[in-house]
Amino acid sequence: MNDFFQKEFTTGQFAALYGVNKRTLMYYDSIDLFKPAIVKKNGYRYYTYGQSVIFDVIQLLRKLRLPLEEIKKHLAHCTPQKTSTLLYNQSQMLEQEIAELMWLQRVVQNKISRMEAKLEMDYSKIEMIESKAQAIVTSEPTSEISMEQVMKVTLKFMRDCYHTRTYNGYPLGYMMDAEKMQQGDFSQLTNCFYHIDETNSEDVNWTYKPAGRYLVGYYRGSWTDMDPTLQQLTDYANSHGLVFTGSAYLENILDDTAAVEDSYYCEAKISILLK
Amino acid sequence: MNDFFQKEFTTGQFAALYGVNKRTLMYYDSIDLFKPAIVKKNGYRYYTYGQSVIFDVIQLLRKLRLPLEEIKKHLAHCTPQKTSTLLYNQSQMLEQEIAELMWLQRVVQNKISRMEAKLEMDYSKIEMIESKAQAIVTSEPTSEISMEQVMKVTLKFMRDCYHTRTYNGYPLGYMMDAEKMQQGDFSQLTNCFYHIDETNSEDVNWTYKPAGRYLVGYYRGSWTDMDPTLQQLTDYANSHGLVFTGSAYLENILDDTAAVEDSYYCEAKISILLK
DNA sequence: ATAAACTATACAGTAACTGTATAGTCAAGA
DNA sequence: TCTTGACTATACAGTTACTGTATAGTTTAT
Repeated sequence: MNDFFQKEFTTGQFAALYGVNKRTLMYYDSIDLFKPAIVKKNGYRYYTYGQSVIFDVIQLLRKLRLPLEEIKKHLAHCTPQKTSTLLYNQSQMLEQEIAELMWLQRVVQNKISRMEAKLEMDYSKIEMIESKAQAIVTSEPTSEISMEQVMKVTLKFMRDCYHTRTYNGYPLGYMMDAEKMQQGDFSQLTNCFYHIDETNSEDVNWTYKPAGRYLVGYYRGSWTDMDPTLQQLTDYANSHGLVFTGSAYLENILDDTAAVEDSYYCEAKISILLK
Repeated sequence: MNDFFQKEFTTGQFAALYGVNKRTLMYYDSIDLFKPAIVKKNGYRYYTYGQSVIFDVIQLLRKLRLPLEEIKKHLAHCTPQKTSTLLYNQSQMLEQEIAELMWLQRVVQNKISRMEAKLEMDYSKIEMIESKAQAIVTSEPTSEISMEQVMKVTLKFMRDCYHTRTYNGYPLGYMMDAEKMQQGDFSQLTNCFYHIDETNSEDVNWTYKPAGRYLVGYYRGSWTDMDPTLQQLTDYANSHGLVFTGSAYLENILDDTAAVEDSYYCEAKISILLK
């Protein structure tokens, strides 16, 4: 009457039924996770329909990233209570993983769109742009002269933004005291910053790069050699009667993922808030 | 001037800076993925700040599930164009994975809530319930007598629902011709079905278990031995002048994940639509 | 000078398979 | 009955991306 339930499948047949490799079935047999219903005297393994439920469970728990060893334990003595706890834990884990992947997705998407935007840029001209406020996060102040200190703050900031998922794929920038800059002092980096997406950063302390008129110029070359360009911008401002205020924003345009050959080379956009 | 950029870190220090195992750095060195800036004559490796950009890129691509071998190739000759393509591909992959994990999350959540609901059930009584319409997907018809055929259709249906992610974590059920049932013929399984969440199944051909009055009973025991219970329900109906119509729904209550010991044991809810 | 704390290398082990070589088995057709 | 092709089993090795460990050498602090 229930012969169909006991109908025998060879390893290859059962594997095909589930779209898995038959070596996997043999492996599961060898680690005592899932054994054939019968092994005949010629050594051939035979599986039955009746075992498909268990195999389904194994497949599901596997997808839930539960190690085979844990699955084995679970199958050995599973109560509804234990199952419930197990599922709950795995579901918590899933949530974490989904959150991380969605963040990664944001990061990648932003990198891609920035790389596309970069194609239509004119590096040579100095221009004046009316800009809307843009959301940014800023680091703690980079204390004065020591470049070592700047580097430390930078790394810490990057690590923090990475871990809190504040980082959204936009390149790093530095802020500079704009008034000092206009006096020819290009050493006053006040802090670093990242652009962020306002929408995905509720739980972070972010601020705005203020709306207003900006003097904007571009630079490419070794980032140790940017001063002449900053001088040009200052000269331009002085000869046109423009007054700097607040901060200058030096932001990388090149994405790190794309430009690794020479770690000194950079392409930067420099925007200085005007009074 | 840029000495800070060349500041040397030992393996341990650099590893600590990034929160990775220092053996990992050695491993990356050994496979020529990421080598120290200098190796001194005592064999000690030294890394610098200048290398951190590359290391960041490696970490990111790693998170994007890119194999180390691919990362190596990418670093060796990366152009903005190639990077763009690479990121695009990985982002496609991410999307797939996110979709899968979110589906899994739904499945698990539904399993959990069903298991909780199950705790408050009374198995002994036969009752009449006014039920709202419920979304279900149905299999192709299970052709007549052959149980083998039923099993085949069932497995195919389950696999399909799994692959199309129509499966939402609810247990499998079978539908039976209710009029035949009232005549004492319990062999007419017409097809199998799954409950589904209406909200997540736009692209699937689903129908409704119709709204209406249902006669509801429960069963527990070997699922090969359900006929007496079906008979009881029929008797109850006949003695109360109730008329079956449409389909009877035999649905598993036990979640497979929780009950694996005996693949014959089942707990089922039987609901039959009344005229 | 010595001990603690580091460094390097070589070797082995992990998880969850997957591939391959070899040998045995089975079902169908000539 | 023989043979052929398609299967099966086992043993062994290989995969990826590390990680652990034993041993030996080096640096740093006291």
